[in-house]
Amino acid sequence: MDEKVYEAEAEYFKALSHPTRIKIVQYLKGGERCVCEIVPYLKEEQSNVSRHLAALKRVGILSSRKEGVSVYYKVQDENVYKILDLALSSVKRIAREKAAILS
Amino acid sequence: MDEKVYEAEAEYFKALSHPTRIKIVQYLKGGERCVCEIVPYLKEEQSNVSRHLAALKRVGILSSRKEGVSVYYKVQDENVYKILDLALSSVKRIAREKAAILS
DNA sequence: ATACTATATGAACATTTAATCATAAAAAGG
DNA sequence: CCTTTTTATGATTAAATGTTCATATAGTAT
Repeated sequence: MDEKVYEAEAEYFKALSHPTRIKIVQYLKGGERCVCEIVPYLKEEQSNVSRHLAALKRVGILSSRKEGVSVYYKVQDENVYKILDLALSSVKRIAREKAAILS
Repeated sequence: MDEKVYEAEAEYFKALSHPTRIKIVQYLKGGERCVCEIVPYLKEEQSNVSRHLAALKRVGILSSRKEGVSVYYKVQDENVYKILDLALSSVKRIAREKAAILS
């Protein structure tokens, strides 16, 4: 496979490699949300949330639209939920096995 | 969901967020491999490859066993291939859509 | 014991990422 | 026009990451 493809795939995973960004994607499972709803939900700095949203949008996981002064974000890549689910099951299984070894 | 779980999931994605590490996982699709095979395959510094392998092992994606002076790595989390495949299809679709918009 | 091979790790450095504060830009309301 | 609200962005700083070189460690062979 092409080096460029590996790089793009790595960028995609990098966008998901922060707990706040995973939380954002999960929150948007409920559908499109205004930044003015996302910020209070996360209880983090507005500027920080704005940058996390930009990171997810940059790789195409999210998209946004402006309505007046508000900006609405939604999941553009529905595939991401399958990926999050699989990663979660991996993480849980790995943790379970690690616990089993220590017992 | 628990904050700890989001953090563990983020760590998992972080392990996949480097082209060399993705290449390693794909290479190990062929089964267990000695570091002495992985390094020449990647054509990167031995010490660097060693650190990438350690990063993948740390989160449980790979495991290793020692045989004499050699160390063999293999994929411990077979789930990772489903995740890589899904991410690849997302990345391709996103690229296709981006190209379509520009045309 | 010495020398050689395979792998991991410490130290150093450059780059990237995350967080915060302050401010800019755009829209809306008075 | 001035003010307020919402979101994005520049600047700064701290921390994490990736790379390289040199070296340590462990196993094997002579």
